[in-house]
Amino acid sequence: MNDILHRIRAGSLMEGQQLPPERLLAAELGVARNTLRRALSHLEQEGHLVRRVGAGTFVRVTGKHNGGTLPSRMRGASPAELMEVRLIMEPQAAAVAASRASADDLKAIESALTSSLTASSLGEFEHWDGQLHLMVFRATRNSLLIDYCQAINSIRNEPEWYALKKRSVTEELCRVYDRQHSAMVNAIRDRDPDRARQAMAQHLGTVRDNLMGVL
Amino acid sequence: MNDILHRIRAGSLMEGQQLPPERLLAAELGVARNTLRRALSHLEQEGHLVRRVGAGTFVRVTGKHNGGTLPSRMRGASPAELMEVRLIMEPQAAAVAASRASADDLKAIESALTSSLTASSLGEFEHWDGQLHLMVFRATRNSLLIDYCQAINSIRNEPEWYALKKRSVTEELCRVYDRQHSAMVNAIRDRDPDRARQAMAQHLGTVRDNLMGVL
DNA sequence: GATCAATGGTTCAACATTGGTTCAATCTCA
DNA sequence: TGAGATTGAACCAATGTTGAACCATTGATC
Repeated sequence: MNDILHRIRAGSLMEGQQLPPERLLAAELGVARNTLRRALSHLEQEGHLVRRVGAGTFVRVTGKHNGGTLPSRMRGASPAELMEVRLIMEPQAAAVAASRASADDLKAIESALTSSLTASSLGEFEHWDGQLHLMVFRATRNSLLIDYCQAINSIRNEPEWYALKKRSVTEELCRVYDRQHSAMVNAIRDRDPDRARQAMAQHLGTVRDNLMGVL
Repeated sequence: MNDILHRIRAGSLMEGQQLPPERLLAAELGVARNTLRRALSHLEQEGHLVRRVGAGTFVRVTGKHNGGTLPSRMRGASPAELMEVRLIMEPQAAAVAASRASADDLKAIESALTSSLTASSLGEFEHWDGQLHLMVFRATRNSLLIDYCQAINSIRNEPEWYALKKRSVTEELCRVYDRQHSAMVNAIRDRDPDRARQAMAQHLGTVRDNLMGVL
């Protein structure tokens, strides 16, 4: 019984979604329908499920994790979680961009880099930093990756993230970021995915270390 | 019902554009007009559609592209885009899981593997395949990564992805996946992030190659 | 403005699918 | 061996889907 409960929970879908029909789910789990029903009954009593005769069995909508937008999800995550995801995604995106960017993409990337190199305030630097990352993601031509980057950029402009950045950034650090950005852009221009990946990983590693240093 | 909603959304036009007449759209979707109307009514209530008697049904003009949920974003992406993102995220998640999984996490992973190894139907295999991936992501303890995997799992249960999978999968291929899964789980159990990353990358490479082979 | 075709809106009855209940047989384990 | 758990099957109640007919409104044409 505990085994069945565990396996049903493990198969939990997102809120509001429908479980397979009992007869089908029982077959999938390799148990009798009565046995499954007993376990479902427990889950219903615990409040995880809603069961409607003639309609089906659904994961209860609590409104807590209601499948919000990507930015809202990011807001609910910790800085460490977000940086971890960035470190997973952004080096790979840079590598993809190195092999996939068009001439126009390269122009957009170089233009954003130039603007960030000449930025005269943190706000301006932040803006072009964000644009540079977005242009790299645009060059991947993968809509999901672009969505991700846009979500990051929308978060970074919010007061609490901006304040966090402000506390961790120095003039010298911007110069470090500039050099890291340049290395990454050079690698993309040279169509070298490995170098692009490494350069972006190094850059984000530095960003993370500095952010974590002020938390 | 969810299936119909999904298929209507998949055929979604640009803002302001008109959907086909109900009688035609119902025939295209292979459902009764009443059933279609019920789904359209939901979409109207959600504010996505505007319906005018004698004129037709239109996509609402919102003037803004607000961010959708992660699953809805994934639905709008191509299989190639989604597989590319999976290939970026899942090997890294396996590596993180290798160093971060608790004893209970390992049990859950092993349990899902065992169930997938003994699965006697594609449906059962698919179910446990999804669970295995989710347990690995749960072991990362990163809420954004877990969100991502849940979104993938909710998409994979949808009819068109299921149909795509069904066309690409063979008994022999399930055996290949079993071996790849086992290698990945062994690496996680051995706390070897590099091996875990490689094993998951290999697995997903095989998945992608087979999916792309039927498109 | 009148007419007609096309569109969404409503209602009805029949059938299909879903969860709910009950019963008897079989299995498991102390 | 006996108690409890699990199983398979049959039947019931509730909901969803279907096909068809009819109604009200809109848009195009003359």
